[in-house]
Amino acid sequence: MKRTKIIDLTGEKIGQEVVVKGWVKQFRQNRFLIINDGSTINNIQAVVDHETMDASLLETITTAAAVSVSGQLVESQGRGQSVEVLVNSIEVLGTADPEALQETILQPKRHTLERLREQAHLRFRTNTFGAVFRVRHALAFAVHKYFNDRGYFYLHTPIVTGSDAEGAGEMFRVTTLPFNDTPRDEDGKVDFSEDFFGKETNLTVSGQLEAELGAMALGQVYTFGPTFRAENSNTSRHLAEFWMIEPEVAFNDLNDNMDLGEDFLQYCVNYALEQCKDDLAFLHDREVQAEKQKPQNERNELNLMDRLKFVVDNDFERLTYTQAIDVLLNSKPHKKKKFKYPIEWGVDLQSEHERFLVEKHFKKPVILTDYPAKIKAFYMRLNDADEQGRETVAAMDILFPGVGEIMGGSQREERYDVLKAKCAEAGIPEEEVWWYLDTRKFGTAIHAGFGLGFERLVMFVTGMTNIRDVIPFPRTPKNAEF
RNA sequence: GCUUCUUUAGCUCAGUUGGUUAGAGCAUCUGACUGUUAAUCAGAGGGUCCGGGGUUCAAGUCCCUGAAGGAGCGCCA
Repeated sequence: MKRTKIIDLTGEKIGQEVVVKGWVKQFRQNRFLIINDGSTINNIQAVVDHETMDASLLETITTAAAVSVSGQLVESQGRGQSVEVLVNSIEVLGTADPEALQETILQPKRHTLERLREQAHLRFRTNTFGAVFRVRHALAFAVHKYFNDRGYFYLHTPIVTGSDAEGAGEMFRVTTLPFNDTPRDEDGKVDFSEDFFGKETNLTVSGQLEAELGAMALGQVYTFGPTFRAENSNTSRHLAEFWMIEPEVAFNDLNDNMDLGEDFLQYCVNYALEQCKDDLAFLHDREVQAEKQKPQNERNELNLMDRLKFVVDNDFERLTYTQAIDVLLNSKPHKKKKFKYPIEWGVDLQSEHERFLVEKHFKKPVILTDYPAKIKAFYMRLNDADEQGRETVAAMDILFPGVGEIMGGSQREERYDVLKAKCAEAGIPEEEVWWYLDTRKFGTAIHAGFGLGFERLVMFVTGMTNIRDVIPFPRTPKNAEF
């Protein structure tokens, strides 16, 4: 008989014989067998009549064992669940020695997230990580569905790149050269002509430049792939290997780009709200419980569901960087000297400033545009200087409650001469980016796009506060376990 | 990379001005109970106090040093 997934054991199936396979969460009183199969956060209770069951079989049913039970699905006599399985027969597919289990996070106890992280290979079995990774899947699917439904083409940009012009951070070198007796030229420098690709290569830090090439032919494209940064970043928001989403659209200006970013984020959050109700309810409760343990001043003002609705129900407030600086300069916390970092035109905003704008001042998600050219990347389109002669670029950052910046994008510099000059200014040799400059020579057109770290989105939607807990196997400085 | 905190039983932690045999809850095991759902009750086992060095009659406790982890900052997505 084919197994039925727990998610499909609904009231309509009452009276039917079913086979359920999964892992034992708990076995109480030799009678109540709680099973989860990963299809949902919800468990099924299988009721065993221990008087008619083989006692030696029952002894092998321990926490974390894999079992197959068959029996009739009935309305539950107890209160905690609507249906349960009256067991006819049980097969233990894989045992789990309780003494050995003590060494693992599968022992039926609360564990800290740090402990769970050390056993990332087993943490999928926990309620929290089951929920997180089901939500992660739903969001990944929503990304593809959103773009596909709107006629975007999924472009696979290279993972090994021969260009180090993205300037987005330190890169991981890809090489087959030996560590000893590395071939060197007359000046003693490594001779990469002997390397596998015949040149210096690295893991990609961004697919954006390549995505622009695609957009300048296919019209609208997006990338969604792994990205690597060799930065020694020790924070709860950075990974050495993460997944990035980068749409790029020909003929879009900054306003179109903002429309796209806002619509996309609302779509993804909505999709999770609709598709992951049980998981999000669990994560919500989990966060509420955790918040209770914190002192008042460290608590989140908005709980998880509030924050998700905050994004879905509000139009995003749009203003320029210059306007934002004015708002901040006139704000109460600034006048009362509550901000830790100074506010001044030309410096990047700190997360305390971003959070003030979103959570206190506008009380809605915020899109900041037109940042000072000096603090943004070379490929962003240069605006006309303002009356004070200050140079800005057509950039946009979307700010969310709790997390601050969730997305960054811009209209790209489409003018060949301006782009060439900005490359020179940024110290990028022309021979490195000749292919990128070519699109500005042959039928250039305005275009725009953005980038968003997928894990940041998963963090926002699940409420997890450490990025290592929203990717199955995190890669961080000094850690590549599993 | 910087600042700061943490490291004691399988897990989460307590451990007083340095002083006899290092404790609790949960988990595990044994038994009782058997419509429970954080089950309950009784009992048992379980320790290289993160590693190294030092001070002292005496160190889980004080000092130095190393490692791992957390939080914050920088960099950024």
